[in-house]
Amino acid sequence: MDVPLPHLDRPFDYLVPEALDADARPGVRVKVRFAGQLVDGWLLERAESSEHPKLAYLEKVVSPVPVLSPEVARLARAVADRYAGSLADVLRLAVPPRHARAEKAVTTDTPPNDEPAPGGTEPDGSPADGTEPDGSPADGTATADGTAPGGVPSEAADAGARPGGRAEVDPRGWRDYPAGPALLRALTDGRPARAVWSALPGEDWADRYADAVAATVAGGRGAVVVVADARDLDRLDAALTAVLGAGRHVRLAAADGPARRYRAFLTARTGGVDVVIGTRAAMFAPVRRLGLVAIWDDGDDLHAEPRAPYPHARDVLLTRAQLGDIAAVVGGYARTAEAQLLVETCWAREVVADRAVVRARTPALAPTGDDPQLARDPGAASARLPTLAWTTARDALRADLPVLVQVPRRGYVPSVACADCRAPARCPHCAGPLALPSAQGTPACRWCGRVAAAYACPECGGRRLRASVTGARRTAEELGRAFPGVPVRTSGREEVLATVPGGAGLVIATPGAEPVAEGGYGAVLLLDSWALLTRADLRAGEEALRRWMAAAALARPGTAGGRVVVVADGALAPVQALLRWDSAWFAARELAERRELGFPPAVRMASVTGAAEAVADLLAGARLPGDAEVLGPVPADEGRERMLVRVPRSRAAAMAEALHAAAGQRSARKAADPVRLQVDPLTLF
DNA sequence: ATAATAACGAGA
DNA sequence: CTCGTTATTATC
Repeated sequence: MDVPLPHLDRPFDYLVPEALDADARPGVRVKVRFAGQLVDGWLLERAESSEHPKLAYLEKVVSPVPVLSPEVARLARAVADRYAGSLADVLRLAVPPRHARAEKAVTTDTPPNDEPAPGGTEPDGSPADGTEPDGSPADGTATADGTAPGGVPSEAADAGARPGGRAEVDPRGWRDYPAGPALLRALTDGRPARAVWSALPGEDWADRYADAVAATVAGGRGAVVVVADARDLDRLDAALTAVLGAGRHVRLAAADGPARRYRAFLTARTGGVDVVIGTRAAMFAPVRRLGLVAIWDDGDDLHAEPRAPYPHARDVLLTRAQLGDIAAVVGGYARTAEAQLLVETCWAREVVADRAVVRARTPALAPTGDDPQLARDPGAASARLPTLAWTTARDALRADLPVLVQVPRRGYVPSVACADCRAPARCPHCAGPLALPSAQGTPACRWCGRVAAAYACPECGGRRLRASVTGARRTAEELGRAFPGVPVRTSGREEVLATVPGGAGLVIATPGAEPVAEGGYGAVLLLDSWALLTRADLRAGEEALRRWMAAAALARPGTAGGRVVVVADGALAPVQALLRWDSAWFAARELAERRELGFPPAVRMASVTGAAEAVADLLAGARLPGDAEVLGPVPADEGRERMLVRVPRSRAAAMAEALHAAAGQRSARKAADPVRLQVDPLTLF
């Protein structure tokens, strides 16, 4: 039933009139009379009989196309359960709005194929093994042996065990990773390998994903690959076309418009293609004989769906892999704490290059203090660049190589300057940049956190401060002056460049908008890093590292003259991780810290947001597991407040069920003020 | 939303 | 004890 009320989150039985018998197949959209009015609904299954005494008739079959595949229906239910949400909410995300003209164009021949993926679930619908996709044992039962359930098989175990007759796919670039070729063989053989992939700097990730998809297709299975934004999608699209040829895949993205989106959806649903790539809208894409789900850059917050029940693409795909014995690849230059958990629980096997290969591919990385005043060179001083950053850029330009400068997004975080002489306000203790927590607040250091209550400008003695933001445009102008005659391009929010040519040139980009340079950048400068590092956010360090690595990965290897300068304290852990190109180390450290502090993904959390009474009411009615902790309240925006519920991972399902049931009780008695339930919210504070 | 149903209370 | 009214709850 397409009603969002949590207490109606269950199937209802209807009689099928003779006239609709042929069209009324599982998966079609229907209209039924419910509580007096016509509502939309989904036909989930046909049955001979019903427990219910008096049934109404199905009013109408909206379209005979069974857009909801059995696999996606089961997935949607699992996702709703995981996120304490309703099936109807998830189905709204999973099946795009119907577009009649697109439907007419696509549904000429091929009937949908409901053949389940080989080796699917047990008859009772429970996963074949007892673990959650994120690696925690389901409700306390531990997996006894130490072998990875479905992890990438080792070379030795794999040799000779392959069924004959299958096309062998050239592992190409995957040979750089010891477990890579075995991963591709597993995909071709249809085994549910699960991999956490740390891409080498300079890696063409889109080509590697195209290889993985090709290997899956060679084995007769389909694939779903999710990326964060349109630019990544274009890149993957091109790589897949090159490897598979045109017409073997479709792209599914909300940004492509309703008609194209629905058309792509139907093409996949009717078996016209076996490969779907897209942004997070594609995570529920129906694919025949699905054999591989993959996500690139799972740390990007665009992967978190902003509509209820707020599922994350990584978790949806992993749930999907879990339910259907489907292979999964979680890849990125940087590793998230969530991916690290998959590795540590042996749910997935890591696919990483040997240190020697990493060293050979990594650009020369160096930190530098934020020391514009110390720059002797007049060019450096005018660009407000630390000396090392300036000389590095200059050398690359002299060698006729492009230079990438990563700056924080405009207005991302305001720094503070002296209101009289405009000198940047710096911490008297560590020389870190000061920031104002609010308009009237006391300035505090973004590096060491010390409060600078009695700040006086060392230049002019002024005591007043003003916020100052250096955006990409201003930085571009200043750098242009510092390097006269060099072409300057900007790539940011308004205009995102996909690629830039290989010759000398400056590219100023905000995080996530860095163009790929032909042949790689000669130098990459990571400026204003404190803005990334000092966000009051659990993931600040992880996010900074992710963004730095994404930019640094575009540099040439050190052996080919590629250099990266990060303007940050080299002792900080994320900076260390960048310098050593070791995000696995950082992710392990991060996960250990979150275990210590009791933060996700080491535990499962849910946030309950709404008017104070409503939140209290919901929690009072929730039969939470005994070991649940309730934290808060903390004030949220618009006078509402927020409470957090924390449980061990083994109690995650129980917590979600309790919260969903409590929300059901409230909606049943028509409690007016809404409460927002969010499991694993992206931000905690 | 709306209809069925349980709960309640006043008057016979 | 019954009728009429009002809260409650289920909605095929």
